[in-house]
Amino acid sequence: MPRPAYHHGDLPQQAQQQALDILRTEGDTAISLRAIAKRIGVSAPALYRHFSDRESLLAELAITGFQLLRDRLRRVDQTDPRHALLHIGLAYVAFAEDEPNLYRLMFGGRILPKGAHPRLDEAGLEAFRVLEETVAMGQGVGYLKPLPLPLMTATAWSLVHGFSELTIDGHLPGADIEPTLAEGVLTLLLDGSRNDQSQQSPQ
Amino acid sequence: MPRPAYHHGDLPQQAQQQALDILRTEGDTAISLRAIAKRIGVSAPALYRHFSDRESLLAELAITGFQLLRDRLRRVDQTDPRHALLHIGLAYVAFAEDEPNLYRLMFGGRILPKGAHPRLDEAGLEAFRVLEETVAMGQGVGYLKPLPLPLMTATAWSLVHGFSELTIDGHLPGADIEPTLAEGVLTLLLDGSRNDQSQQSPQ
DNA sequence: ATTGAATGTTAAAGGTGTTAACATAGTTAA
DNA sequence: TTAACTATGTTAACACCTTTAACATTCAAT
Repeated sequence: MPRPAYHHGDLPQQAQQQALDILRTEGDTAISLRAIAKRIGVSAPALYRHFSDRESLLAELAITGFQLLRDRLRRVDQTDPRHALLHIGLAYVAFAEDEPNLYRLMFGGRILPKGAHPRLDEAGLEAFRVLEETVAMGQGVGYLKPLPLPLMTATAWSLVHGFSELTIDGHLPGADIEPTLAEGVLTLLLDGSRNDQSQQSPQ
Repeated sequence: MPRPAYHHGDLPQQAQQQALDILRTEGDTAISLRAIAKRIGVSAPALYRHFSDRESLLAELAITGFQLLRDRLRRVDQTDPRHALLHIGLAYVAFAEDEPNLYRLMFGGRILPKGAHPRLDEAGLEAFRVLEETVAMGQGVGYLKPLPLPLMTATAWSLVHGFSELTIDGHLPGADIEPTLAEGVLTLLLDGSRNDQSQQSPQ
């Protein structure tokens, strides 16, 4: 079976890979169907056999991004609630810092509007659930205040998402100077969200 | 002085106004120099006499956005620290909800990279300072924990920014159902950040 | 009044997503 | 085996975009 000249094999996956590569190195605005096609050695309209349009291709990219994020959050050790909550936050921020362009694509909003790509929304939910379950666990063992779960998850998610975005966009100058800013921010919320015992920040 | 036919008067301001109008109604991707020029009744290259390129025009838009945000935050009553902190957060979120497309442009990151437009960075800083001063005031009167100011402001800003983005992008479904979610999220952080007295959320 | 700077104009280059029409490779069925 | 069908590639073309170049008009100042 010599190399097929006309039919290509797995153009969809190659296209995604090249798009991800462009995204990482040059940002999402540099992702053009022509550029992807040229890298693969194929004509641009060929991509339309596998993606209905450019936005759908970006949506696939964002989906794999959410899967990467979800896997990363799942790897956090869940034995101790405090450790789990802190490190799931740190893992979240670390992902955004490692993949800033991908993170922006996932949460950009303007490019991939919520509701337009059901599988993307589902992938986002799956990542969110890891965070939600960890918060629920923290409440279940009595470590966190017994406030409504949606309220606590919204707060936690807002904090890590906001910190991630502000950091990768360079709005928090302390992020470079002080490598523990993320930990400090997370600890501040965490200590304030504890049940029973009077507030205390260890150390 | 009858209406000048060739020279236009104040093309820069009209261009900004039309761009803002397009941004609000159709999103930033719909902002094209051609569309702006057509609305005004002028040729597209004419805009290059007043803006070095498309990105600079968007930067001007973002600058006025930061001024609007700053003014809104300044209007918050600063007599009581708790009231001030809560309502500056609510005002921040309300701005993002009222101007989602403008807010995304201001904080998009991908379109207007930090450092490329000094006046834009300065405008952003001015808005941030209002938040920072309020937090400092809260610490000054002993209402908030005496943690480092950069840490507390980073936390507060992360929370309001994250909540705003997640809300306007539709990731927090409770935002519609429960109009007090913003207040709950802010109160959770606020109560956890209080000094001395044991945590309590006032009914 | 003439010169020069501002501010408009049209023409054109080069990039983009996307569709249409056509060509070829692989698969299934007569 | 050959015919038909489907999948997947091709080139050509359209409409739109930003941006530059070359030219025209208006205004301000010597």
